[in-house]
Amino acid sequence: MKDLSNAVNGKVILRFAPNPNGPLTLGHARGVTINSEYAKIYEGKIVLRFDDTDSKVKPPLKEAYSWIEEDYEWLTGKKPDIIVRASERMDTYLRYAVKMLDEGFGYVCKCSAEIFKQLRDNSKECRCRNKDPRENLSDWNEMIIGELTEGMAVVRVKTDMNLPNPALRDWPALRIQHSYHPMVGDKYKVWPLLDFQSAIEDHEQGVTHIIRGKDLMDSTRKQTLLYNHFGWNYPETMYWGRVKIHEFGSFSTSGMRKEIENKNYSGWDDPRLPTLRALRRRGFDSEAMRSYWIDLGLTQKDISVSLQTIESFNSSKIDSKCERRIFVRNPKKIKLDSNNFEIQKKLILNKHPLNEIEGHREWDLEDLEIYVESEDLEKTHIRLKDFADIKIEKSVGIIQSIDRVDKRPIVHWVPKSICKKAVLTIPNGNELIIQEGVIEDIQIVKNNIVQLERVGYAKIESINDEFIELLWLHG
RNA sequence: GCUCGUGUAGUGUAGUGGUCCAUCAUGAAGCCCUCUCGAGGCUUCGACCCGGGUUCAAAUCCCGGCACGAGCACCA
Repeated sequence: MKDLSNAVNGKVILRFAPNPNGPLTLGHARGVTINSEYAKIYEGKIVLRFDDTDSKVKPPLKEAYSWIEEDYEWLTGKKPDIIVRASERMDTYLRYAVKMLDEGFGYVCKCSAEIFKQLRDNSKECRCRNKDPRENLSDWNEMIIGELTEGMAVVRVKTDMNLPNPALRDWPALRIQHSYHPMVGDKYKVWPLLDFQSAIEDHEQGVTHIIRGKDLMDSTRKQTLLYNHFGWNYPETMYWGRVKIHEFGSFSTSGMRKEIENKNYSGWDDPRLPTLRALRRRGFDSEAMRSYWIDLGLTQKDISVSLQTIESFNSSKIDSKCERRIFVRNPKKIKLDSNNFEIQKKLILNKHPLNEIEGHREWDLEDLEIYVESEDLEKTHIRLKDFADIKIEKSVGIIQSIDRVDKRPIVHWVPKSICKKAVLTIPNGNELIIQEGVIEDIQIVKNNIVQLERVGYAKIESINDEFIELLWLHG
């Protein structure tokens, strides 16, 4: 990773500021990873800040606060140094708003949004701009006590109506919002907008470096203008570009929330969703995920990435910890004919091919009935992995050799006596593919991730008397 | 329309004037090994957006195009 500019070891303070309207997604993971890595490198601190100042367009979800803390901790392996909820810091924001009005670099604007936009686009000042502080404070008071209702007034930061970038001209800092807030109810009638709240809080927390999406570049510029008014120095700022993930297309937390409410998904951890809880449930390793985002780096380029890369990181991370098991899809029963070869009664197999995990699996071969994938039976001469070469004749496998003597394909198989029904669920875009089969029922432990030989990695989701449920991780 | 940003192999990324016939990862193809279509090893494929300029020398600096993206919300 690049160096942070003007960073002093031990003095760096970073922040990650999500809206608690749902749990963290794969996109958020970039912010968490990059910020926490820098905190680690510079022995600095990181603030987890909940930007929950809007209760109308993207209303906070009460449960999301703790979900996000969990997700954060899972991904970084530790708790944030400081946790701040904007809704609990309202008094501070309102105090600064008063200061701004009092010192004359802010004003209460009663123009409608449409009118103001017109004025702004033509570099014209609105009539509210030149009120004296006393009048502004009196208007402010009407906002605060709820006399003015939503849409009737807004507090603006005075910048310059001739700035080339129209977005920066007298931008709105606080607005009236009478809707119910899940954390503080209807205690406040006036709420700060992101640019104001975030600017004030960064200053209050002593944030030294801000790393955020480049869609927030104008925020930096707006906030710098505000900092100038207050006589503060703006933190060093870095940006990343927009990220698209092939497999998930474009998604939004609010969109997912709706789909979940409509029962189109089973919950925030539905395996089809790009939430961290869904990926965690499937068995993604947090370190692999971090390496992935670090590997992508911090550039302002808009990128379009594939989950394949993260899967590759994940495979190399988990492979040595995953025991092997056999899962036979679309199983077809085969009766073995020993053909006068001497067959061992038990087959001893490694839990891991390189013995990275100690221990064995014992297969009982007593009754000579086995399952093979029907697709593998398209060939008549196959080798049962770790066992014998056979020739298929009408559902009978005639053993031709115990040792491997030719290049016939090696297939996986399982004795009927040790297997159990299993169902593998594979998330595929918006669908769930269900594959039925039989699994080698030896030391199957709930929540373990196993490599199903010749199939891929899967998580043991549940075990009952009838069958075992498997959740697909990746190939 | 105004403002801002970005353009290096399929996908990411390194590279800030010569050490770059451009790094690494991922991917694809092939080979070796292996009793997994896994792991490992090897080989190959594949890129500096375009056009000018500065310079002995440009992926790197300058100008002009073009393309893509973002902001211009009383959302975050």
